[in-house]
Amino acid sequence: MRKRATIYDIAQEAGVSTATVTRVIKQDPRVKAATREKVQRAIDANAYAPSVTAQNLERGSAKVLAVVLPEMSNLYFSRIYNAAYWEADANGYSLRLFQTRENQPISREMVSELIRCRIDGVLFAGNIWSSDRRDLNDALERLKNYMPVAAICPPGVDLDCIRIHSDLVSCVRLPVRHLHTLGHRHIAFIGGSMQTKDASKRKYNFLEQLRLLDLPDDPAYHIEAGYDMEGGERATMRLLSSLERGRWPSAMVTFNDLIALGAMKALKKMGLHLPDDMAVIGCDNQFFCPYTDPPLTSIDLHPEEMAQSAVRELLLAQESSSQSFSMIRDATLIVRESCGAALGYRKME
Amino acid sequence: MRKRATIYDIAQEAGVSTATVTRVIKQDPRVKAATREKVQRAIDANAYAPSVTAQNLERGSAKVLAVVLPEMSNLYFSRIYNAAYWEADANGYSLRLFQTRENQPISREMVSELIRCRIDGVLFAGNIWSSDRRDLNDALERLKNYMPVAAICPPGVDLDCIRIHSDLVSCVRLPVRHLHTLGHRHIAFIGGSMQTKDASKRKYNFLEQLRLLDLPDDPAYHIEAGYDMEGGERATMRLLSSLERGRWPSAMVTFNDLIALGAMKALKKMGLHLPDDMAVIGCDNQFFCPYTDPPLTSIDLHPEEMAQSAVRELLLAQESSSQSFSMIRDATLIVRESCGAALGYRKME
DNA sequence: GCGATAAATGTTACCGATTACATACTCGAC
DNA sequence: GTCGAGTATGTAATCGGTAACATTTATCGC
Repeated sequence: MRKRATIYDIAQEAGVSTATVTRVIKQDPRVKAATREKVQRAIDANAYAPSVTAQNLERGSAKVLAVVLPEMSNLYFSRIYNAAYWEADANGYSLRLFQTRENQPISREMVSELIRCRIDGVLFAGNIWSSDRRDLNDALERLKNYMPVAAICPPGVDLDCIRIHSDLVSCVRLPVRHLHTLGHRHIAFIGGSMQTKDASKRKYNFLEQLRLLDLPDDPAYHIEAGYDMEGGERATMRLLSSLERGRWPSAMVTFNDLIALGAMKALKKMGLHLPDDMAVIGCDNQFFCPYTDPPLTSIDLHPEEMAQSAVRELLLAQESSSQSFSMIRDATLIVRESCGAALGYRKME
Repeated sequence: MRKRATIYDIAQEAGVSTATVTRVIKQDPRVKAATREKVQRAIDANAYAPSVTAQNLERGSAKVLAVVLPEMSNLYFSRIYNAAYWEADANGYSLRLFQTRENQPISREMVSELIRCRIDGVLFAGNIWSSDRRDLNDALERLKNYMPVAAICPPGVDLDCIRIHSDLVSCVRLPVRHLHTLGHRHIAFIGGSMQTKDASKRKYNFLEQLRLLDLPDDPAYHIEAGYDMEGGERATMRLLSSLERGRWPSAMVTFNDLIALGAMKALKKMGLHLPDDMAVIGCDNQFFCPYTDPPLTSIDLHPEEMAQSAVRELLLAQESSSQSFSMIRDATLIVRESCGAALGYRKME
């Protein structure tokens, strides 16, 4: 490895002081043209580039934001990461990704690490709201001493930080109303683990919607599921096998597209034809939705925009010191064919 | 924001020198128990944590590796990232992700950034081998002055750095032989852009396999495609519409699972039934493969293991200064139902 | 109780930049 | 020729740690 030239080397070679070298680099106008050239030559000759580390130390900040996410098996999180990355980039910040091991929420060590690294702001997303209330609050309070904290979280999570809420009302209301419009009356909800705030909120909203639309609510129709395809498959099998054929729902709202994918597989295995025998709606509008069979109607929560807002607010909070901000981004229904709507299909009972 | 305590504050509060504070933190055994306690109390009282930036400056390295990837729309890359992340983590390094904007290969600025940040090693993966030879080599040479460089790349890319090759022979040989065993004789290849090394290599290997197995080679059977589902869908439509029905192939090998997904959609749209009318094989063994309809037979290139090896070699190269290493990780065929094999199906012509 | 050795702690230069302040140089006016 | 204003450049403290070396204190043999 080549030894890196320091500012001292350059200063010496150009026969000036380090201050002058800095001035040349910073394009300070009050250096004589002749000097500037001398210095520039030395810089070029040695391919000199100032050490970011040293600059960071001097500046007292590394201009880094952090985002804490569960391992990115789910594309929903890469969308958040990507959006945050470019937004940070556009503001001269870099973004460090901290991953939590599966279902492990923020650990004590991670909090320490964030503080030790002089992170300038941190964004949390994903399944950390389920962790013990006290632990979470402690972690948050500790962090907030040193950096602005933002979270993409379900509404109602009353964390004392910048909060960007996904719209858990519309993300259930939209599919239910859509199905209702199509004539469905027996609608099931395949949710995540009711331990998590997100899932239990959605279930609550789901029941609310049924009531508002005067739809029957069969307790057998809401069922927990792991957050992936296998979870969806199992839950669906459980749902169908627990009921006699006549009492099966005619439509399913799922917690996310992965679960929907698993559900679709289970339904086909049971010999059902989609969307005629069963309508399915996913959530997250993942890239594969147009390519499932039939193409999956889904909900877009706009994770990119949420991440972008979060980063912007983090940067703003650096100066303003006000760390209370809360916004809610509404969801959008993306209609495809898994409910038959696009086919002009209408359920009759 | 709270003012952070420095080592001087702690030293003062505990009535010792900074050296002693460092010793306590580093668990140096030659501090008296009484002193240790005094210091520890001061540390705890101020929630003191040494500044990573200052440590980095002193150490002359930030213990960071970097991985340069195209934006992670493709799960293949998140798998590489994840594996690299944990491997780095296990060795006390952190991992910074640098993303290239779509199809833009490594830019001059990114190289500068990597150098300025005193990155301790960099791993490249993805579609950068297509970029101009000279530019790429220049970038590599520049980087190699300052850090070990590794690349996950197709075999035959004769970059002068640590090379982890995916097995582009088996990743075509396996599916072709599999299809051949099942009785297929008319096999098409839906590849990526022939501009890229990866895709052209595979096509070459594909033709080689046909020859070895004495299978007919119809030029209409190899066709370019964008790297995503839309690309696969379009390419498939093009393939089928360019031939009269009687000359259609009975099986398709695709560049990746996304393309396969698109192809499957196109095939269904044409009224073909899988796997009876057409067998399809993907590549990458992505998470959704078991959940396509029918479940997609695919090739696993083991990106995790490649990333792991790459990180290990990067860390090794730091001392040994030998930067020539090359290994090839073979591929594995994952048989599902999209070729009918699992159903005991056999093609007869 | 003294010197020799070991144990505990302190002093200070250094890592590589930035910047407030000090100094030197230039030029025109008188 | 000298003074002052402005311009160009240099000096040195600073950021927050680390560690080689120096110094002080404790321990032990005789």
